[in-house]
Parts: sequence; C-alpha cells; structure tokens
Amino acid sequence: MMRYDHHPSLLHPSTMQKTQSSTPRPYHHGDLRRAIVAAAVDLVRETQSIEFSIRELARRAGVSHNAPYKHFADKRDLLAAVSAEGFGLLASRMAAAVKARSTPRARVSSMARNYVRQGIDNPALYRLMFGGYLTGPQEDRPAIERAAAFNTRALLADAIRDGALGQAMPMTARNERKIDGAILVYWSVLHGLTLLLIDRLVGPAEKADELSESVWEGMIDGLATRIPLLPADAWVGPREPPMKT
Amino acid sequence: MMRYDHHPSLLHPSTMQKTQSSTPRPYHHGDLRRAIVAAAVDLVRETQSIEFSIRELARRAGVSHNAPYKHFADKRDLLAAVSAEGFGLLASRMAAAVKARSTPRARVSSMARNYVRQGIDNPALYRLMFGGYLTGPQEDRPAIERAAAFNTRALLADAIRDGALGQAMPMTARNERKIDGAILVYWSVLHGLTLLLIDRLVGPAEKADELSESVWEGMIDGLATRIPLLPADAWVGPREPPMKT
DNA sequence: CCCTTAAGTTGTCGTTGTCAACTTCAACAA
DNA sequence: TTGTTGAAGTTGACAACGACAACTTAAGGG
Repeated sequence: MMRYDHHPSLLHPSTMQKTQSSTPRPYHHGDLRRAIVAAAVDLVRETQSIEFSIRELARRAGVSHNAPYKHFADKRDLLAAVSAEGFGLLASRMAAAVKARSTPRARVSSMARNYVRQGIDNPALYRLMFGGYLTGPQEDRPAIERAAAFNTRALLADAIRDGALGQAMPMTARNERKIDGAILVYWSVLHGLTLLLIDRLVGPAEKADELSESVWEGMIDGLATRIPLLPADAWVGPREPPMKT
Repeated sequence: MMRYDHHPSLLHPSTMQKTQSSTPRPYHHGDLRRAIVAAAVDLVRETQSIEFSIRELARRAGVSHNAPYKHFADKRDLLAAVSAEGFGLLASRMAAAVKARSTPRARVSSMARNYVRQGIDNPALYRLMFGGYLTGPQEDRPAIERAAAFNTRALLADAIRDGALGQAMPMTARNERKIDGAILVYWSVLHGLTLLLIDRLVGPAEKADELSESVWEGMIDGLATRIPLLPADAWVGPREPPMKT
C-alpha cells in the first residue's frame, strides 16, 4: 500500500529531515488543506472506499487529530472537496479526449469513451461524486462541489452543441431545448453505463470501450433502426444460478 | 416522524400490552430478523440515509444492542438484506406496470416510467441497491442481494424480449446477443436517468414521467433521427451562477 | 428428563466525529 | 520596537458506534 510519506511536500514539515538544523518542528503546517485533500484522494483510490476517518488523514499528514477541523466544517465538507477534485479530474480528461479529434462526431464519441473509463478507473471517487453522500434529503450539495459539477456538465453540453450530431443547427430557443434533450439522453446513458460497469452488473469492464461504443451507436441510430451487437464475451446483468434459499 | 411502534407485530412482545397477564417479557422475540429488516427499511425511507446504527434498530425493535448480530454477521450483511427488499419492491412494481398494458411497446414504456419513479420515490433505497456500498473492491455482493438483483434484471430482459421492439425475432444466438445489446442500452439509460434525477442534476423530479418518455423516445428513434423535445420547464445539469472562488 | 443449541443479554474494547479550551506564531498597528 | 489579534494547530474530553466474548434463557428432541 502506497504510503503518504512519498509526497514529502505534503507531509508535516516536522517529519522532513532537515539535513543540518534540528529545529524540532514548525508549529504550523503551511498548506494543510491541500495536504488533507490530497491524502483523502489517495486514500479513496487505494482503498476504494470513502469510509476512512478524519483522524487517519490527520495521521498521514502528521498533524493532530483535530487539525483538519480548522479547514473543514465536518466530514461531509471534506468529502465535498474530494468530490470537487474528482470532477476536476473528469473534466480535464474529457477535455483532453476532445482535443485530438478532428470531426465533431469523433469528439463526442471519444468523450463518451473517456467519461466511462474515468469512472471505472476510480469507481469509489466516481461514486462519491454522484453517489448522493453529498446530496442530503433536502439540503443542497456543497457549493464547491456544485460548481465543479457545473463545469463538467458544461463540457458535455459544449461537445454536443459543437457536434450537434453532424447537422448545422441555428441557435434558436427551440434548438436549445433540443440540445438539452440530447444532453439528457447522452448523459443518462453514459452515467448509467458507467455505474452498471462499476457495479459489475454488466461487463466485462475490460471491454468498456467496446461497450461504450455499442451503447453510443445504439443511441445515435435508435434501437428501432439498429440494435448494437455487443462483443462476443460481454454479459448484461448478474449471471447467476438462481440460488436456492 | 413515523415511529416504529406503529407496527406492533414487529415490536418485541415485551412492549405489547397483554390485557391480562403481566408476564414481564418473553425472552425471545420470535421474528427478530424480519423486524430488524422492516425497521431498517422504514428508517431508510424516513431519513433517506443508510447511516443509521445497528443499535438504533435494536432499540426500535425493543431488544438489546447486540441481538441483531444473531441474525446478521455485520452491518454490510444487514444492508444487503435491506437492498434485497428494495429489489423486491422494484420488481413487483415493474411487474405490475407491465400487466395492465396490451401492446408490447406500451409494456416496455410503462416499465421504464415505473422503474424511474420507484427510484425517485425512495432515493436512498435505490442508491443502497446500486450504490456500491455492497460492492467491495474485489469481493462479490452478498448472495441474497445478488439473487434479488438477478430477478430484477430478468424482468427487464423479459419485457424487451417480449417487446422485441415490435418485430418478431426468432431466438437465434445472434438475436440473443442483440437482445443483450438492447437491454444494455435500455438499462443504462434508465439507471442513469434515475440517478441524475435523484441527484437533482436534471429535473424537475415532478416531470419524471415526461422525462422518461422523452429519453425513451430518443432511445428508440435515435438521436440522429429525432431528438426528443423536453418539457418546457425541464432543466439539465446544475443551473448555477458560475460562482467565484 | 436432560441436554443441546439457537436466540437474547450484559459487559467491554478500540475507534470515531465533534466540541471546548488552550497554545503558538506570523502579521500588522501604534 | 512592542502589543495585540486571529488563524492555525494542540490537547483533552465525551458520547456513540461496530464488534467481540462470555453468560443466560428456554424451546425442542432424544
């Protein structure tokens, strides 16, 4: 298991070997907030769980068990920052996926593949972002996390608007609503496929690219026109001997 | 807040007023497992959270804090039973939605609407079922929950096979794979839409039926053919003043 | 009638989230 | 230069929780 110590710049300075001076330790960390978030992101990736303790983060950062509370109101607030980080990662990957492609359609398709792959590359993080831990019964999501989600959606919208499915669409109000409709379908199917893959309710995850492509084509052409053929060894739903209770 | 006491049959008998005898309490509850699961389902619905404690369940059932451990190995095992209950509810609603409809296409469409609505009617339960709390890093989901999920998927599959999108399809191996492809698209889009609605990333939830219908049509016709028009006041993605950090 | 054993209980331990009160120290005003 | 203030970090405490161990109850079968 990768130890946090490998990021010396994020450790409490007290644990850094100063070659000469033996000043015991500076009282202040200097950049604790960033260190805590980074440790949390690492921990989520390593353990694929968000059930770590704030105290564990403090331990990894080399500070006392209550230091994080100077930067985060509570655990939910901390996880919101981690989630925002996740939205940042997703957005940058989506942006990168779009850059190399020349045709609008290729851009949207590549974005779809990379969206799904980012999800299955770090399932726990993706689930934190969309898993509703941060969406309380009635209260809104934390602001930092909402803003990050907003940016991600903007990327989706831009790609679809840009692609506009190959047709030139003037920006009328009606066409704007059509764009919204396309985003809704596109996002729903990507989100759903990603989570079904993560939950291993469909698979295999190694064929995620092909499955994305299949779903993407099925969505464009319409199931009434042409149903996508899945890869030969793909499976859909739990394959299960109907166990006897 | 609805108190559990309203289900007298599930309370520990000791709290039931025996009209005559004052036998202090029977040592054994009699049906504690069912009582615990029922209390948990209630609690999930009421609080929309799965962060209740086993001890709270024990309190509600009127037994000692450790009694539940005689029926569930740990909290995960308990939540698996709750999740299975949720899959049962979903399956029965899907089955009911199919019964009243006469044409195959209407059956599939009705099932879609009811799938989504079951999700937004009890978001926390839906999230427990699919939220990966039960899908550990490598270990499989608990058997009871996997079997329930299997039944739910079978309903989806039957509806699509039955509908087969209005065409008569012989059951060749190739057509089986096409059915799988259709299920994949169908399930992905339903699952994704449900969760986006739950997370309030699209909305409004009151228009869930119309949105389901839009997405459903977009999926059948294909985005290249016809993009669905959303209801006038529907929104997609976080509507957010791009907050300044 | 005993005895096995599932079901329920009490007691305990380590860990956690969070509050409160105290300490350090960098920056700024006088 | 000195004094003060406030953000950042610390120590200490507390109730609650998950889980384990050891004990008790009582129902059912030989």
